[in-house]
Amino acid sequence: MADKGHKTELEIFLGFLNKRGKSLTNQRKLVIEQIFRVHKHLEADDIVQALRKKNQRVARATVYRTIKLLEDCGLIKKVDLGSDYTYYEHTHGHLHHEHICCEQCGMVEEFTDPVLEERIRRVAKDNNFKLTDHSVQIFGICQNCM
Amino acid sequence: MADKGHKTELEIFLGFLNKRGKSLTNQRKLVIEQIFRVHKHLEADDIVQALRKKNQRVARATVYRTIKLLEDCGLIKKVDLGSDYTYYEHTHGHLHHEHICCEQCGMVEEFTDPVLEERIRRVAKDNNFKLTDHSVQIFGICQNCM
DNA sequence: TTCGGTGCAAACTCTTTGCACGACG
DNA sequence: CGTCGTGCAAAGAGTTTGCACCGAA
Repeated sequence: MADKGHKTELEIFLGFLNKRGKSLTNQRKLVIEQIFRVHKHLEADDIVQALRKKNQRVARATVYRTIKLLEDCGLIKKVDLGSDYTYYEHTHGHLHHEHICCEQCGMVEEFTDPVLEERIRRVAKDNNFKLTDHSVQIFGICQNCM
Repeated sequence: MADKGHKTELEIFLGFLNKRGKSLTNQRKLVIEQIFRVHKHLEADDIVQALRKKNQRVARATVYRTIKLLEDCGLIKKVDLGSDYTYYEHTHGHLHHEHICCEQCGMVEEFTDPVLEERIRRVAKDNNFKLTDHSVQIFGICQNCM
């Protein structure tokens, strides 16, 4: 019980699937493993490609279906970084964070900032909103590119 | 000259087109008028539909092409509000602002917050980024929906 | 046997592009 | 004329769905 909140992604996913009367198939396992192996913002097709490279063929459709399940159980989240693709990032085990993106090289860093968060809570309150989520993107040119 | 900076969108667009050796056709005029008539986040297809209702038929492709021009000259900007569509909003004559969205009814309000802006400048600096742009989205439940 | 799950291909949605025609200097 | 712009339809890109087969309880 001391381990509450320390479940692995796989365990969480398994619990979620069980609750829905679904099972952790090999394909789903491959997809989730691939997603959580790489700590990076990823696009649906990246997963298909990465798995294909290892000769672990999972149908495109299955990847999409699994992604949807992972979204449903809150393990991953869509992020928009101005690009034209739909990116995902893992949420489990990671504090809420924002993104700072280099418009030149495309590099994305994550950061957290308590002051920013507090201010956002404040704005929500001032607007009579019950805050559920927020996101901040900063765009600029990184040190390397300057 | 006292009017510098008070040009209408149409004038700005016209200037932009001239600079590129392009002209303000009737279709382009219809599209830009439609876009700036409604102060609301809009999607490409909304424009096609709205014009069609007034029997002002402009081909879908032309709308897309005009939108691209308007983006190029900075009159409109893509915004991502978590939806699956590509929305645009006008930037001319509007201060930079952020969005606070109700996840229940989809209502979107705009706000500005100097403290937030200042903090973002600070974060960029701390990360050695030359700041070029930023965006903040707050999601929650609005007063009406509660 | 019964379902859920998978793979494949077709369908769908939004957007872009190729092409021929039309407008305008 | 020569070019730019338009409309149309086809092509693309990413994602979803219908359907037949497969596989575990």
